[in-house]
Amino acid sequence: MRSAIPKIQARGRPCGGTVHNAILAAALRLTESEGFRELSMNAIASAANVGRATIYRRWPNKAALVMDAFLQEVGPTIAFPKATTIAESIRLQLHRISDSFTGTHGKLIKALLGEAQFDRDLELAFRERWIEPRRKLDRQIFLQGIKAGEFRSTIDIAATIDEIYGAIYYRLLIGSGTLNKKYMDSLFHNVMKGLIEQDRS
Amino acid sequence: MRSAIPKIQARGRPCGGTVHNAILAAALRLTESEGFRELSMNAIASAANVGRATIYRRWPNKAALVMDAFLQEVGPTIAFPKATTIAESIRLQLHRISDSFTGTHGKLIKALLGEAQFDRDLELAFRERWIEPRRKLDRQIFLQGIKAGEFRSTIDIAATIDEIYGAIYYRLLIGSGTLNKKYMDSLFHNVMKGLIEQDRS
Amino acid sequence: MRSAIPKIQARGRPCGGTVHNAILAAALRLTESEGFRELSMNAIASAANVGRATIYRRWPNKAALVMDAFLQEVGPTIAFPKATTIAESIRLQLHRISDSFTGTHGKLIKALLGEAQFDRDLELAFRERWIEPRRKLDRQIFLQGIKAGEFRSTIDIAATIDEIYGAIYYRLLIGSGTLNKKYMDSLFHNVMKGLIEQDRS
Amino acid sequence: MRSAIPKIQARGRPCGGTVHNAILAAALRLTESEGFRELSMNAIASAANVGRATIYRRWPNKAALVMDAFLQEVGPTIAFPKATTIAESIRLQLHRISDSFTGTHGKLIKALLGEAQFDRDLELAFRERWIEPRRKLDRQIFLQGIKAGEFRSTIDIAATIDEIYGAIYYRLLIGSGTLNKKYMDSLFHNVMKGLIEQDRS
DNA sequence: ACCTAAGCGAGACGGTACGTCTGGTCTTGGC
DNA sequence: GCCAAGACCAGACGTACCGTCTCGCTTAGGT
Repeated sequence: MRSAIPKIQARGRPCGGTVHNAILAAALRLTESEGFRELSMNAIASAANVGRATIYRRWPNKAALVMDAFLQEVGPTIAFPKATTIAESIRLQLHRISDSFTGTHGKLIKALLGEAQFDRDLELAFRERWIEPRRKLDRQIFLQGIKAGEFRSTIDIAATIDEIYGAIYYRLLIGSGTLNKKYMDSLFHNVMKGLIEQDRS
Repeated sequence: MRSAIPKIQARGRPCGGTVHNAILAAALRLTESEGFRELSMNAIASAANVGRATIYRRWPNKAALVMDAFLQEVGPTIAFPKATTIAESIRLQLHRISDSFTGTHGKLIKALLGEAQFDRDLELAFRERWIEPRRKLDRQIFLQGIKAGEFRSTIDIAATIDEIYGAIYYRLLIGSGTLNKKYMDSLFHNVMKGLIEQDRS
Repeated sequence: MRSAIPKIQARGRPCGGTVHNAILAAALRLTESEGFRELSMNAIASAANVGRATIYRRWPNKAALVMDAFLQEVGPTIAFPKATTIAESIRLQLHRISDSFTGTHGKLIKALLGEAQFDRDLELAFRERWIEPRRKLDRQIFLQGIKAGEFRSTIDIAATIDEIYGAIYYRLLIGSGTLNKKYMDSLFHNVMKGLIEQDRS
Repeated sequence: MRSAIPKIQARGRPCGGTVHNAILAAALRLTESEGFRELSMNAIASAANVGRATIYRRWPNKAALVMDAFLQEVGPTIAFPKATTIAESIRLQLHRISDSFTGTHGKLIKALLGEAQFDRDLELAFRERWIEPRRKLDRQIFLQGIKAGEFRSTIDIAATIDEIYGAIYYRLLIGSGTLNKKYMDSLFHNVMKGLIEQDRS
């Protein structure tokens, strides 16, 4: 029975209760303040004034819980900001990501994606509930860009999105540099320009 | 004294001993077969016919040990393959990476980079001992490409490398798709072409 | 709260549970068969089908556990056997002690009193929970003997009890001789007679 | 080879060397200051500026070493003090014991006799090298007392010595009271008088 | 207004890995 | 050639946390 329940998202009846939200809130707060690893289910239960079993009744483990808490925190996917051009809209969206990843969201993503390397269910949930919805919006905006004549119709959208997000997550996870707006701009321009010497004949 | 030793790499005298190698070999083998999380220091010690304290005398924790084992396994950084053009050399190198990341190396990198999200020392070690040496070679090859006139002299090398490796690690960590040669080729071509509509004058 | 609990005796609610008794029984059995020093908490836990933490939740260390096991084994203090005279009653009680100390009880006492030399809490527990209750009965029986006119009213009861028990524990601990009924009788008679040349008037 | 060496006393060639004495001195000092249990062979070796192996070459374990250190400290058995009567000589000897057992000697005896409960070899050594030599002197003094007409010729010397030493060790080990001269006197008098009402017909 | 059943907090439980410590043996390099 | 220094294997220690479980208590909702 336990195993019949999908692992990552609580689907039982009591989904919007105050207890549920108290747990999510405690998990979020403690993950941000203490860090994912340092956090124990006991601590979450105590902070939420809840028995440990109550948590396990709703989530299979800490990662699934924090995943839910994260998704509730970031809310539904937000549309790209309006701008004069599609490219500019993309650029502004990158600025938003910069803000988001620099703060506690970045910390949460690091923890979740790090943990996902050891947890198939979490990997799946992270991809399907966090990554894919955003990529879907990205695909749409690139298609709009093509339709608007801003981009060549032959561009490999998937590979392009991989490059952009890839570079961002790479920096986030490896800690090889900041994710400020300046970097986002250079990344943006680089993707837009391409590398190869253009034949001008 | 112990605390004065850098955390990640064993630097004490007994570095090339048979015991040292036995531990590294056991760690590598067990990580590949059992997985990083499932692996206990006890199991490594047993497999290496070694006391647990002997491991702790040389590495502060499991992650540092596996990091060393991984680096010994992959050996020194390998030069880019010879090819008629720099671009082709890069493309072939991406094929190598495809092979490497698809096998046990990919598994090890997932584990190490995942763990590094929770361990500052490991993050640093991973970046400085694995990521950076390869980026250094990459920078050289791109400079050669510029000198050879294959690439515009204005390209943002760092951002380009971020894009390429970013996309690869992104796929590896998120599990959003395979890392076969076909994908590497499409990634390669996309980076080479750029997105923007070229001036057709 | 844990720290407020006296060290040697578990006083928490769960004192008569089956788990509790299983642990005590395992501790007793293993101490008798393997010996106190050779015995590990792990072995007790395994034998009792119990987690190690469960033992540490109830007793601070092996000695405290075995102390409890011993006291449960020997049960409440037993009254002196009935006899025609008080002196005879004492003699018979010494025979009982002979039986007890010669068997596994003697082994347990050796271990506990030996360990108590290095453990203040255990020393206290041993004295207050094992030694003193017996001495109390002894004092009563000597007082009865005085009242009955069997003993001089000027005898130093405490010193006398010290001599008797002292001799017994001395032999037990030093291993200088057996504690059979014959020895008990000679000890008994010696104490009864005294040494000094009697006035022969 | 190791097992062929008598366990408790070092019999190898280097018995009076400065190294030997340095180890004994360190063992004694540290046992007195830190306590037997808290003391590790490592600490002794360090304090004596000696390798650990050097200690193990001479003594099989910590207990044997401390036993030797103790015996060297207390020196050869000392004759009973001169006095006008044998009984008085015995009484004065008890006062000496009081002084000795109250100080560090008492601490050492507690440790050694405690440890001996778990170590056959130590038990034997303690009995034969510490207990018996003293009992031998005691037997002689009691025989003198008999010869001098101070004691009845029918006294059970062994049982009497058991009572006296028993009572003393009992107090020492159980911690049930002080071992001051006052107690020694009361013990002395009690043994001398006997308990039973004397028939004066 | 009751009564019954579900959800709950509290926390004990078996289990397992951790990192530390010590014992006793073996090796090495310096004096 | 001996010895300090210390690495080595082995294994117990006590702690922490996991995920399960069992208790009573509360609190609805159905009667």
